[in-house]
Amino acid sequence: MSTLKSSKQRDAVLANLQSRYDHPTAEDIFLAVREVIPSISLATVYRNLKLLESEGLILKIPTGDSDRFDGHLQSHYHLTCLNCRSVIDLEIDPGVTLNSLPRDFEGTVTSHSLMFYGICPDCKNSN
Amino acid sequence: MSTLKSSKQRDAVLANLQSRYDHPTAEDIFLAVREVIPSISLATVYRNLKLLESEGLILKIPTGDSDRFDGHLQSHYHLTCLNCRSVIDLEIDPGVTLNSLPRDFEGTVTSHSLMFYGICPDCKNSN
DNA sequence: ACAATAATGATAATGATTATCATTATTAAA
DNA sequence: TTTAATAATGATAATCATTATCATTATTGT
Repeated sequence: MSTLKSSKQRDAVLANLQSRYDHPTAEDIFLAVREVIPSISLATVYRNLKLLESEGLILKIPTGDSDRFDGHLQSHYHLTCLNCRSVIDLEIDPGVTLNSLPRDFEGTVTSHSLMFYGICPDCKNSN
Repeated sequence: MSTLKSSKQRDAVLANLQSRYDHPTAEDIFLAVREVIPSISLATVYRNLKLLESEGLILKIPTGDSDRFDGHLQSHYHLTCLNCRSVIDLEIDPGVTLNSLPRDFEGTVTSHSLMFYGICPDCKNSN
């Protein structure tokens, strides 16, 4: 198995992601990091985002169009604005129930989707 | 604006989606409907899935890879199996709280993601 | 310094989805 | 029931996000 080697490109991608609170696409990050490392390639950004995600250092947010990324592991809940397509953080009391999920905050919530990740019964039994 | 016209292809796509409880991709649906309408095109399946979703008759589930579709509007919660990549329904008591979300059922739940859809404060205020 | 190899930049390839366009099917009205 | 208008289709090209390839460069432990 391969051992990680450090690189300033990877560090810069992670630092950028941890410095911002929007939820940028790979392209967004590429444009931002290029200000610091003009030679960086888009492929390198994608590569490192994948790596950082598998290391558990960042979060990938699938959205139907381009994936978004989040450098902050604590706040798990997001709102996708159906108007401007931005993704923002949503602070929620973890004691809230599914049938009382936020309908009203500074904006408006019209729906939500909840996805669980794990092992399905079939896979669990065939081991 | 255009008025909807009926088509047997669209009916067949919807019927197929409502008859099954897995969460097929557009390709899966194409293969199934082709058994009934051999001449149907993959583009027609995509077209009608998009149309049916915008009509609110079906649900699109973004997953990071190919989108999945759901013909059943009631059951909102899903589990993505990290092993076989299948998406299955998960029945959850709506009175359950976020910090007591299912960790154990017939399978295993390791994490979850909750996405809200609506209008962000910025867009709401600029109207 | 050196050897081993991970990371890079450039770019080609892939895979999913959407757009185009000539043809066909559906609809409402004459 | 023809007809005119136009939505839907099938075939396929185009697009867009992401991944793979590959020759070169950078990092690491010795």
